[in-house]
Amino acid sequence: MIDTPSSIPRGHGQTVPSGGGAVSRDRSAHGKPRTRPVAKDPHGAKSSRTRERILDAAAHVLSRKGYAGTRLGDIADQAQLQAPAIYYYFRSREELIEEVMWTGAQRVRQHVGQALDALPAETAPMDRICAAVEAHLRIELELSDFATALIRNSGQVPEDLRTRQLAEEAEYGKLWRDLFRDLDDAGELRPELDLRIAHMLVVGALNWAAEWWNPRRGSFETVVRTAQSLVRHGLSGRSHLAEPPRPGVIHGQRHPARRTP
Amino acid sequence: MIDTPSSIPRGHGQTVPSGGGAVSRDRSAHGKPRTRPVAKDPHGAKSSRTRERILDAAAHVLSRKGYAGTRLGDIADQAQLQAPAIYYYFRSREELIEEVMWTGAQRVRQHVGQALDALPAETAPMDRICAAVEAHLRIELELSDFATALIRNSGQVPEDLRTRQLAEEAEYGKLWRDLFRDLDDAGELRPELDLRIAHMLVVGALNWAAEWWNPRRGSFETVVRTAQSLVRHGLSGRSHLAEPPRPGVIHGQRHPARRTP
DNA sequence: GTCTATATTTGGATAGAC
DNA sequence: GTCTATCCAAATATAGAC
Repeated sequence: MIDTPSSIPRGHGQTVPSGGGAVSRDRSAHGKPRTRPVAKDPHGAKSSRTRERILDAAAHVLSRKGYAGTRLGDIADQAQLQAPAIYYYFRSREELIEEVMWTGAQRVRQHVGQALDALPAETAPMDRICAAVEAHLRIELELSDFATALIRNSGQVPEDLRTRQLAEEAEYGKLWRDLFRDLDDAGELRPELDLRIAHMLVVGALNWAAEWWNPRRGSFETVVRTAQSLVRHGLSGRSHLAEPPRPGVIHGQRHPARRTP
Repeated sequence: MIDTPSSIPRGHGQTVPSGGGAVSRDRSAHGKPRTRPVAKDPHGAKSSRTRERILDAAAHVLSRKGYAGTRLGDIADQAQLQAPAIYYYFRSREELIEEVMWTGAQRVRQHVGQALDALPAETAPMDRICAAVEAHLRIELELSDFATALIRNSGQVPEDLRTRQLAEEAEYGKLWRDLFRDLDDAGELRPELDLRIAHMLVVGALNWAAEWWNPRRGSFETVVRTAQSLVRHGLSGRSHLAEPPRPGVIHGQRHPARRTP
């Protein structure tokens, strides 16, 4: 995992759009007004890599111990400092964890989004889905503790944090929803499948991989290949032989095909 | 969920093989020798439904809050008693939680196992898999908080509890492994699929359903139908048209077909 | 059997030295 | 910026009354 700390902070690959590293999106309602600076990378750029170290450490612990099991002490150990130092950068445990989750959501969405944008415009809907499958697996299994922290904890986080998180995750949900809709619009989705449920089952299979996969279970490439094949043949109404488009759909196009908006 | 307490304890349907209700399998190494009786249903049969209430409550809380987030106070609330009363039936929080997880593993395995045993002996491998898909989804989504408690927490439980759990879960893994092997032996698994990875992806899609499904997402029957279709077409090398068995396999049978052992 | 104290431990958070 | 010392609020677990 490139963003796994293990002592060497390496100015992690995919950065959050909001730039810098001191994210702390100014959400209006967030407890009391901040009394302390919450050091947003005080001296322009390089100064405090510590904040990143703490975030990396928190992602690491969170993805393994779960929300309630994540202790500031464990994070501090992992980041090689004492627990109170965390409070120089974050106002509370909640705020730190929330930023980890938010970063996870950003990275997943950005990684998969970029993979899709890199495809030629004429790429078939099913091929786009396969590209998304690979990108999702890669950010989840190879690249980011933030991604696994998000995936494994979005169901266990307390109510308020959860609702704030929903907007961000909805964006990613929409990305997949569009992929599935395009497939359906092209008449390539087997008719007995429920669009939204198939969507959730597919993404679920990918998400669950975080629970079991490690390199000893088979190479990452094998996982990708198997997942793609499973999804492709599982969804396709064409049964990967030339079959006539399914009846009732005129030329497989119910809405105008919408590429990247 | 039939075993969801919600005040009315109703002598839940699927009971654990070990019978009774006071399970407490006498594992040799389990901390100190018990100093207190740990009331194994003191008066033969009916006496203490309380123990069941506590277990149901614990399953409920555990499946929602996660291992570290499960408080004895919450369990007590749910079971309609005070927290210290729990210690009359269980020696510690950890022992209670472990019994919940163990019960979950038992019920899932038993439920799916029985569904398979009920099939005619000549049932095709793919049809057996589809039956297992339905049974797994049903115990997970409709029947048991114990099942979801197990599914959502087996990755977050502390080391020692986890290792003790593994034996039980391995049994269930074997059940699925056999299903997939039979399919492969019959030459019906598409050759580009990795057997074990496909297995994990399929079960993962089902497990993850606990994270998102509720009746508003579509009827349970729709979930089952979609999952079965996805799995059937995702795995099948026959592409659900009559296709010759894949090359290199003599009549689709590498090992003797083994039904229920 | 179940309750009301209460002892004990843990972990989040603050104060203030350096 | 980061530490040590400390406060405080839970939460597990026990004692002992009823």
